[in-house]
Amino acid sequence: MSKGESTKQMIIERATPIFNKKGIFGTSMSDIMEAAKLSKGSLYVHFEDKDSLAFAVLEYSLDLQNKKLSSSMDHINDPYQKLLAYLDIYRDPMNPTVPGGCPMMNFGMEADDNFPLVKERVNRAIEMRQKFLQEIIKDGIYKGIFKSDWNYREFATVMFALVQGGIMVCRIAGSSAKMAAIINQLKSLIQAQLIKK
Amino acid sequence: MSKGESTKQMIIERATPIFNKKGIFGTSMSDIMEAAKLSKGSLYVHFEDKDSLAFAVLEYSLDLQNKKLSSSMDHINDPYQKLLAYLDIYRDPMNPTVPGGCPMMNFGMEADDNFPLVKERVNRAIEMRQKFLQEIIKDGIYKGIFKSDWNYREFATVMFALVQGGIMVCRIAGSSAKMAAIINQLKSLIQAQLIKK
DNA sequence: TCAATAAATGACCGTTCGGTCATTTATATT
DNA sequence: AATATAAATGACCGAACGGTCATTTATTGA
Repeated sequence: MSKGESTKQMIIERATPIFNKKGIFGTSMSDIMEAAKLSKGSLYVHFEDKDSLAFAVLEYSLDLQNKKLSSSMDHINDPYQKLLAYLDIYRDPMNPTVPGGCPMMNFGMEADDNFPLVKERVNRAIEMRQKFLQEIIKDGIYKGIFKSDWNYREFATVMFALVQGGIMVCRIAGSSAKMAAIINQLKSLIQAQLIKK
Repeated sequence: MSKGESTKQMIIERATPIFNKKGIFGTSMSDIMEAAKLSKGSLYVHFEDKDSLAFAVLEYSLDLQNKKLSSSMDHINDPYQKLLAYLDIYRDPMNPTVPGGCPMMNFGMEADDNFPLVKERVNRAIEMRQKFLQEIIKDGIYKGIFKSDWNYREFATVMFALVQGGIMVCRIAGSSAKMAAIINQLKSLIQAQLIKK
């Protein structure tokens, strides 16, 4: 990795918690200068403008989440255990994988009416996440673990949305307490689709 | 209502869609000047600063939602029907009660790390909403409509969070389609607690 | 009706914003 | 080691920001 590439990466890493906490509007290039200990001109060597830096931060944040998912789930074969592992990742929204909270939530809500490209990227990530859950369930049905009439498409949407809603409630409450209720509920919904042996 | 009071109210009403769409950081006083057709000095006759205008908009937005809930639900006595009426309100997140989307979501996520007073206000609103749902279910249990062992506290949290998550997914997708799956799921969870006659 | 009060104005303030660029410094290639 | 290229600097730009205030205009209650 050349000097330029590693500097660019460093900027993205230092900028990530700032953009996730303060949002795109709320983050200034001066904030990034300070965090990266770099002059303003230097930032513009690596990024065309603030928006493209924000977009790079979004990509990096989504990547962080995906890597976390991989490292927690890839080694699990059983689809049921895999779903439980997914839930476990979201047990404590006050200590999120990406500093500042869930990037889909943070970027998504601000982008909604303001940054169409960011919105589209977040939408793609959300769709992929639901597909990811669907595939796990489909595999479980194929393996005879889950009931074959499970509406897994609907459930994947519900599972994703409920976790996101839980993150919101917890972050605003300043406590992860209520996530337990949400995970409990999802667990029993999943268990209800298990084929008893 | 005096001239001053009605002007203040007018400013709040015109500012509401702007703040809900662009956020607090993203909204400028010039945006409000334009929308309210008022000079900058005039805005500061009615509001100390931008933050207090934002807070007034938040209060007004929450009020709009509560009035919508009242008008849709107050006339219903049956707790089961009442819960269904609640869900019905959120059927179409692309056409929300408050222009720009759900204020709890919009203000809450931005306020999270930036505006502690706003965050606290949103948190209070969220708690109240969950209490509101709890009371309906408690009433249903008392009336012998719902099973007495229903963990209604947990369910109120789940119901609220799932609706919010659904709003997020739909808004970012630019379509209300997926809300149907979420409402379906919630409906069947509620129905599962009905005492058969 | 008229005086006291409140509301509205718009020019103005200092600051910060995103962004540029000529110049200097460091890195990479031969 | 010399040179070409890339990275880093910081002063600088115009614009927009939130906010102020002396002055003018409109409202209100006696």
